[in-house]
Amino acid sequence: MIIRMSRAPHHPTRDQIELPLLLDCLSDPIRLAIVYSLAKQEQPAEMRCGDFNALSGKSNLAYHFARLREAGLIQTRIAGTTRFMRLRRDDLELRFPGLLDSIIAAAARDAERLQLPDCEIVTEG
Amino acid sequence: MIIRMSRAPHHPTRDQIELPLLLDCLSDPIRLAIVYSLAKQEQPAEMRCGDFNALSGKSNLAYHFARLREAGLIQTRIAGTTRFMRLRRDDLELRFPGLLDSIIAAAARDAERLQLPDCEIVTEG
DNA sequence: CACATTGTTCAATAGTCGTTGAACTAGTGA
DNA sequence: TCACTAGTTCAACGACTATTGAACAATGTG
Repeated sequence: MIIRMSRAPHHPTRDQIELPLLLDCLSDPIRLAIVYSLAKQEQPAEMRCGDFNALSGKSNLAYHFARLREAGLIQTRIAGTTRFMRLRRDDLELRFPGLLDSIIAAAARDAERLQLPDCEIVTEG
Repeated sequence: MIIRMSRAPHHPTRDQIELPLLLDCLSDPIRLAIVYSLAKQEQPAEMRCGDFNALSGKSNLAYHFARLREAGLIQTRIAGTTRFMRLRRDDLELRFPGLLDSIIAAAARDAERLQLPDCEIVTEG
């Protein structure tokens, strides 16, 4: 599980998404919470990094975002000084049909136990 | 993620099965291969530890079996000098409906890439 | 009994993970 | 220009992981 964090977001192509890496990514409570929040989001289903500040410190979140990107779970779009992330739903569904949905459903069942955010995230405005 | 390996198999009850622990367990290629093999097995779907000797050394397998047990994925039955393990399908299905199946399906898609055993395991007879 | 088989437990190892804080880059706006 | 904001990168740390081999227990067989 080599992680290359430096230089360029390096999103893997759909075919490069690896099952063990994906599962490992979602086995971390913070990353699961991030993915869960993105999954519950309405269209266009984009969120900023700052929306997750309640979960951990900024530098720690940057680490988790990088892992989620490397695993192919999220994609990052840079707009000015903020980055917008969205779940790669279509790619994941094509690569492993039904997998993401069943994991999200499992997480939803344990929302309290996993202390998942209620997803009514205030966009401070 | 504290692991307590010593003394007694310590299978968690169905409700004690934790999603992050389960995903972490299946994110390891060896453990995924073990679970995959058990899932593909016909009734009564039991296999011996020795059936997995091709995957790694015995002591390393014992370590992985312990993790699978602690996560609630498998159950061990001792008969004489051999141990029979089976997937806790029913418990897992009740706890997280559809989850195990979709992970197995995803693994099956990548069977070659993951170098999963062909599951026609010779029981040496 | 001696001896092989099955699998676990223990100790030690190198490598990786998640977390922290400080330093840094890059837009935004006064 | 100076300051503020958003987020990344870096270095360091303690904790955990997977792996190995040797020692151990327990069962079965001659």
